[in-house]
Amino acid sequence: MSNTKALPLLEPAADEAVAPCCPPLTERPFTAEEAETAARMFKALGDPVRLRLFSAVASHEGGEACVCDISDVGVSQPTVSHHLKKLKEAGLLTSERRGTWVYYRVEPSVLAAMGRLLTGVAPTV
Amino acid sequence: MSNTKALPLLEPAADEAVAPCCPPLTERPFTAEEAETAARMFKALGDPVRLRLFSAVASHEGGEACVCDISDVGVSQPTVSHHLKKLKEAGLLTSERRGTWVYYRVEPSVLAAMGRLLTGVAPTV
DNA sequence: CGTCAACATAGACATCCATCGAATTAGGTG
DNA sequence: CACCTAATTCGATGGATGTCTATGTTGACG
Repeated sequence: MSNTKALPLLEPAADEAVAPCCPPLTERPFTAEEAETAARMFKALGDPVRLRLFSAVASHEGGEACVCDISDVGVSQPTVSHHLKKLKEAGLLTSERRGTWVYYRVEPSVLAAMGRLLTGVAPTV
Repeated sequence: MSNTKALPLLEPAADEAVAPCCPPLTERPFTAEEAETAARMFKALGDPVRLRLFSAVASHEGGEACVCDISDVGVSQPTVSHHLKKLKEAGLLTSERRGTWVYYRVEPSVLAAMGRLLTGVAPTV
């Protein structure tokens, strides 16, 4: 049972594998607070470069990738670093330094939580 | 005027209920074009006010709501109109005028497509 | 026709943000 | 220590964006 350690977007719930910040979009109108929280995640994925970086990490062998593995997205290297930071701040990625390289990894519960928020259905992972 | 101006983010596929723009995020790194398309949708949901409006429409009785039903989100009426236009341009909402009122409705396949993009699983609606 | 209500558009403005080059930190190696 | 590579941080900048007020449009009604 891996758990979050970045932003408290997801509260640790013992009885549920997916503990989203918010109810499904279709259940009831979001409150201002819920919208603020969820919009932060959507916003993080709302940039093409960030989406490519996120997809590159998510699809990389072993579930993680160092920056050098995914830097080929057509922008300068500082810009890549900037976007990875944003994704991390949004709680979508975690990072860990191992020697020379920094490895990024997808925060596992987030994808399921966002999926449930959109569809109202908990995906069978 | 610009009534039927929905973006062709989703191509009509006869044999599948869900016709996403892109493969699941975890399948392989997104191409620049895929990222551009998908990011447009995430970006539309990346604003708190838009997310509240979208949730209000999605959760409203009958699956649709007129602007007057959902305008209580703390911003001026023109701003609400502006955000609804953005959501429409992103292909997330459709609108129809009936008499005095304009009704907005969630484009049904979009939620499932985005959910599948995130989780890699087609939700059982 | 005149008026009101619902909604959209136009223009202005302040803030945010993606991007870059330059400088900086950190780790490895000779 | 000197040097190289990986990655982050800094400072600047041009463009995008959210918000407002004012105005326009559209339909209903007397």
